[in-house]
Amino acid sequence: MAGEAFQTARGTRDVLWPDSWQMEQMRELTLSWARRYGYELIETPILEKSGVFLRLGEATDIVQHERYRFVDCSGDDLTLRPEGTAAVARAFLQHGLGDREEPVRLCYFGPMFRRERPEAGRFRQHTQFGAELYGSHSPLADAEVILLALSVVDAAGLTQPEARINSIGCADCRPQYRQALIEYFSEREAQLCDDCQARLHQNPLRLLDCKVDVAIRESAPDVESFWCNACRDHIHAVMALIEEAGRRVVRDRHLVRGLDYYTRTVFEVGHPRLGSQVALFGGGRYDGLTASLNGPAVPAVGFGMGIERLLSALPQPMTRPVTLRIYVAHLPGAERDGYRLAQRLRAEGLETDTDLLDRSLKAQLKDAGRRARLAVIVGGREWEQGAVVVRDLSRGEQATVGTHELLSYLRTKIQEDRG
RNA sequence: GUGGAUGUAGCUCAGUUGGUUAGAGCACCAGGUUGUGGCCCUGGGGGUCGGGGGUUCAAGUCCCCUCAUUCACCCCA
Repeated sequence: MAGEAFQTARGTRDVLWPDSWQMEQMRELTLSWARRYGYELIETPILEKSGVFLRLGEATDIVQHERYRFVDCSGDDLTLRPEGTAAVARAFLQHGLGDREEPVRLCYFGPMFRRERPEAGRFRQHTQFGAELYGSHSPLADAEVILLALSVVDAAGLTQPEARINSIGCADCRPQYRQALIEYFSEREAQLCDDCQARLHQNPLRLLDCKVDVAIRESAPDVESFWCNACRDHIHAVMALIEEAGRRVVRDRHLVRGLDYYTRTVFEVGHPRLGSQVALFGGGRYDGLTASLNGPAVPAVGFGMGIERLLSALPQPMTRPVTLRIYVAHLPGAERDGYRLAQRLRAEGLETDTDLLDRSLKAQLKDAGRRARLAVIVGGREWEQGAVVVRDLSRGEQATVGTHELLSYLRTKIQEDRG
């Protein structure tokens, strides 16, 4: 009875070496850039009470049918986080982080869960890096988070991202625009696709990014002509700041984004190599989110970035720099001596492998040739005289070195290797 | 969620109109070298042909279901 051969659940994956190394690098890269901008790392639970995410949007797939929501054995209604912003907002309120006067900058890096149909670059569990900036109404804040995200993309080695931006207005001007859209689309309701008909009164802005009714949306009213003066100044200032920083961004009047909490600025950045996975990162301003989580209204902007997508968009995979590894090989009878020596080298901070199978010297060196740059051979005549053989595997040269000077010899070799 | 494609060894793939014990390259292991890797030679291990059911004397090959991956939608990171 063999039984079921278990596999990872659909849309999830094991991250094996060296992919795991790449993830590690991306975590370091993204968080170190966030630190440069003054963002503090926050880690929130993967599980939240479902209410945290329920206000994200009545008409969004992420909330409607892509969530992993369940009731646990004690009756708690829980959800695996589908995105970071709402969870960070909850933490912001819970810990009274807004009690300070100055802006609060927070960043995160971790797994998100959405029950989508998997594809290349779309997973049910994926990793997001994100940053959230609380406490500033200024366009300087919007530009800062976008510039941070673009810096990260740049630092990862991805050139020419395609950045699109829009403003969907504020509480003063959005209602009029919304009304105008409802009127416009209602007149053409019969021609709309099923999804759009359903969304027409719930969230008419979403009809703008429908790809089915392209002709209809093209002549739909542009939000630009409804912006109040403050909104107009805001988006212009944000775009100017980004361009002054030497980054390219274009306004896309159809960009609205799925989550309902956005106000004014929304942005999305893609890359041609991503194909149908539109977004590398996306975000916007969400001045109303804290209030919808029953807290005080605090202005905020932020973004989420898909790490797997960023990695897949890179022109070449990141390669691990070769470090000088040492392989301790042993001659017959010196197995324990080699084992002890390896321990000592590790304690001195050297990356060291050694044989665990009591193999022939030939087999050990073959293994060493694959994984290490230097082989230290323990045993035999030299060992009896208090010395070992150090073989440089890339050059094919070797020397006999006394055990008491082995460490300094190896360190010298490492220096040469770096120079 | 909708429609299409694919699924043979660790990896990349062959496998002819259904027909004996399912192959190659790379990788892995051993020997050729009593204490020395990378090249070469010889040999070796490894596959329920994604899984289940059906048609047939006979199925990797045909049919159905299922799982997984993937492409286009949908949507997003």
